[in-house]
Amino acid sequence: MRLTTKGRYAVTAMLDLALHASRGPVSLNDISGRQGISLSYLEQLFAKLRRSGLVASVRGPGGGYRLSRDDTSINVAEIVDAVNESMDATRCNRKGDCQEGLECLTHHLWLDLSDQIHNFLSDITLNALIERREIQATAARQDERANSRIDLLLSSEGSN
Amino acid sequence: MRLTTKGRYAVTAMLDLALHASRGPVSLNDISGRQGISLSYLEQLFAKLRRSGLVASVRGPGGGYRLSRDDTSINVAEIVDAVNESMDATRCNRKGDCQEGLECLTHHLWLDLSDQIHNFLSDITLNALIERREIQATAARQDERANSRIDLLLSSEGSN
DNA sequence: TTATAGTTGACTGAAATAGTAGGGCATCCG
DNA sequence: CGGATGCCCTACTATTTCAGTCAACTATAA
Repeated sequence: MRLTTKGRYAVTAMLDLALHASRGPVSLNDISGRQGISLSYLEQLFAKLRRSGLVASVRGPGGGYRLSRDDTSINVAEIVDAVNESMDATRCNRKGDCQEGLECLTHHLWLDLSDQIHNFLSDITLNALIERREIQATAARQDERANSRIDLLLSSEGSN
Repeated sequence: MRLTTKGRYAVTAMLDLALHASRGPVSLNDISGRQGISLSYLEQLFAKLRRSGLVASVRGPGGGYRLSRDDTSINVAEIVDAVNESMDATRCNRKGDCQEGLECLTHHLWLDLSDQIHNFLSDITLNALIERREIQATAARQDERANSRIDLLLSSEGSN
C-alpha cells in the first residue's frame, strides 16, 4: 500500500479542476501555477486520468481539461486508483497466496484495513470536498496569489 | 504514507511471538521458519521493536524475544510505527506547511484519512488477533509444517 | 569451551518515485 | 497562412527506499 505525492497531486489537481470548472476548460499551466506542481509531471498524471475516463481534454488555445462526469459522481478512491497507487494493504492483492501459496498470518488484518480505507475514500466526492469551508478558503487564497502574479507580470511588461 | 513488507512483517512476527509466548522466549530462527521471513531481516526489525520497548531479549541458548507488555496492551498501530512506517497520509507530517509554508488544497482530506487509519489500527490488540479463528487456524497449520520439517531433519540425520 | 542466540553496521540489487527534456500534434486567432 | 497555445507521448535520470545479505561481535547456558 502506498500513498505518495503522485496520488496526492492527482487528487489536488482534480479538485482544482472541479473548483474552476465554471469558466470552461482548465489548462495544466494554470493548475501548475496554483498548486505548485511541475507541468511535465501534471501531464503524466493527466494522461492516466484521461485513460481512466475521469477527464476529457480540449486542444488548442483556450483549451485544457474538464471533468468527464459530474463532480458529485467522482470520488477520491477512483482518482488515486487511476494513477496506479493501489490502496490495497495486503501483500498478495487480496488473493490470499501471501505465504507459499497460502494465507499469511496477518492476511485478514490487511484485508480489513484495505476495506476500511477504500470505504472511506470512495465515500468522498469532489463535490463534497468543494463544499468544505477550509478548502474554499485555501482555493480563494490560491486564486488571489495567482492573480497578483499576473498583475506583476503585466506591469513589468509595461515598463519594458 | 506507506505500508510495505517491513510493517507487515513486523506485525506478523509480533503476532507469532504472542502466539508462542507460553513456552518461554521465542527465537528469531523459529519465527523465520514459521513465517518465511529471512533471519537477517528479522534481526533488523527486532532491533527497532526493542528500541521502541515493545519486546525484550534473552541471550544465549534457549533465549529469544518476549513481549515487554501484555498482549492486550500492544496494538497494531504502535508496531507499525516502531519500524518507521509512518501511516501518516499527509505530505507535511500534519504540520500544514505542504505548499510554500501554507496548507495545500487537500491537507484536511489526508489528515482525516490518517486519523481514520490510525484509529482503526490502534483499536486492534495482539490479543484480539489471537482470538480470531482464521488466525488460530493459520497458526496451527504453520506449527504443524514446522514440526514436520523438524521430523524430516531428524530422520535424515539418523540415516547418516 | 563450544554452540546458541542476540547485536550491530556496512553493503547491495532492484524497484519506485519524482521529476526533466524534447520532441510531436491539434486548433484557434490575427 | 503561421505562430502561439496547449495537449500528447516517449525517453531519460537522480534519488530514495525496500528487502535482503554478510560479517564480525558479545552474552550466556550446558
